[in-house]
Amino acid sequence: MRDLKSYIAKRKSRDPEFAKGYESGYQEFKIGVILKMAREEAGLTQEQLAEKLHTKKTAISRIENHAEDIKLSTLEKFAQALGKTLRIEVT
Amino acid sequence: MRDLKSYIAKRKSRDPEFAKGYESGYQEFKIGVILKMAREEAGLTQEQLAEKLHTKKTAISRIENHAEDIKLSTLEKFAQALGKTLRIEVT
DNA sequence: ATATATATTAACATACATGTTAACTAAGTC
DNA sequence: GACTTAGTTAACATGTATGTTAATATATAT
Repeated sequence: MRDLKSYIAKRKSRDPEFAKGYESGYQEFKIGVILKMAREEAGLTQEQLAEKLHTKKTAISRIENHAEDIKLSTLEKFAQALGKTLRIEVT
Repeated sequence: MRDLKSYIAKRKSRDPEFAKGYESGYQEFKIGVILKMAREEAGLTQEQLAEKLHTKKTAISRIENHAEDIKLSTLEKFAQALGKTLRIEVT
């Protein structure tokens, strides 16, 4: 998986629910995809990230795939554990 | 209250808890402040905003002042009701 | 093909964000 | 003074994100 678009295209084809949600523009889906990419970019497995966050790999998988929503604090911790910065703007 | 800095300065002086939280850099505090400013910028009372979000003014007040955390979806709805755009970046 | 590592999903428990009501303060109007 | 409007806070109810375990799937090797 190299970039967002190709991943989305690939996943849409085999996951009708994902395609539906994504196309309706729900933030939640995109966040999961973005976080998954960020993790892979950081070269971490779900289990390695889970350890840093003092949680389990299943929680990571859920966030990356199924989660309908996410808390800001979780997003922040997730980003920090990956050595990334979370930016929020209301413009 | 004209800008973020003056509001924070003012509030810090009479609210030790707020000052502590803000200076320790917790996102949650900033988000409340930002949302409050965004609402006032939009010229809405808490009650008016609450109606748009199908909730109560007390919920708005809590988010702007006390809330320890917030869901991404809530942030998104809040911003949209104010005619603003929510941007999230992980960089 | 069979191991091994990695990821996904379902189910249930727990923590906590949000919904809601009621009581209260502060400030402005009369 | 009483009256309204805006905002705050506490308390409890409810919904849902997250914690956690177990089972299953899917890679990736050897």
